[in-house]
Amino acid sequence: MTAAAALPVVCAALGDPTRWTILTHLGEGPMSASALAKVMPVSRQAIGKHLDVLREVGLVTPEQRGREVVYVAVGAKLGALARELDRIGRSWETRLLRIKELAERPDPPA
Amino acid sequence: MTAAAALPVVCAALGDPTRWTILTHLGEGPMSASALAKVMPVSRQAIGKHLDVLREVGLVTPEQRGREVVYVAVGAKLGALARELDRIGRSWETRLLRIKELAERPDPPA
DNA sequence: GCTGACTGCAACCCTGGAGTTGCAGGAGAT
DNA sequence: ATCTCCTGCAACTCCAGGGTTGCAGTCAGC
Repeated sequence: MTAAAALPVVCAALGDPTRWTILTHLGEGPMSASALAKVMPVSRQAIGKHLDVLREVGLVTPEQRGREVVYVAVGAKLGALARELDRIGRSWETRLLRIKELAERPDPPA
Repeated sequence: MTAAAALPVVCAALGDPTRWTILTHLGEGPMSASALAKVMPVSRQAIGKHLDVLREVGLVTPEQRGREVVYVAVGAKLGALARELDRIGRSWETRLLRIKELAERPDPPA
């Protein structure tokens, strides 16, 4: 799929407060699903589902560590999303400027 | 509320594909809810609700124009979000680097 | 004055997904 | 060898929210 079509999906993944809590914890360092469940008020299974979502959009990467699986937050993915959003925001602004320019020009050189 | 607490809310607003379609249209220029309903396969009321959500997080601004209300896409808001996300992504990366550094140091100077 | 079009509000359905519990399998530690 | 703990899968509940229809108000144009 195109990068544009992925935008709403990644944003949706970031839209859940529980997932943000997970990401915040992972930002401090890699953790397993069980470890996250111990410091959060939700079950391990619920956290597992959230990690699946985050993994599918590339915000998190699983890493086998002995018998447990730790998850690592992928900062690069967040950076890529940020660049995309910034690009779009700028395009809106320039488009708006052009429109206002046209509206205020009293005598178009047609 | 703090800027950090607003992040998941704004992302959730961006998480719906219908809202992205709306924003894409508004990116081309201001439009009213009715006008949007004419070029999209959903009812005006549904679009109105989405516009409410987008307005609440500041991604869109209503503007009275005669008897109708046109909505303008706010690029600055998207830019602000992008900067926030980029900042967080970078912090994850540096944190990870420090952790790996410590893990690979065979003899910590303790 | 009438008509047409746009807005705002309210009630209603229905699906998705966030969360739970329960259980079975498998790798590490003792 | 056993025990423990972490993982994966499945079924189930429950509610938020995305979408719809219907109606009432109101302002512009004829």
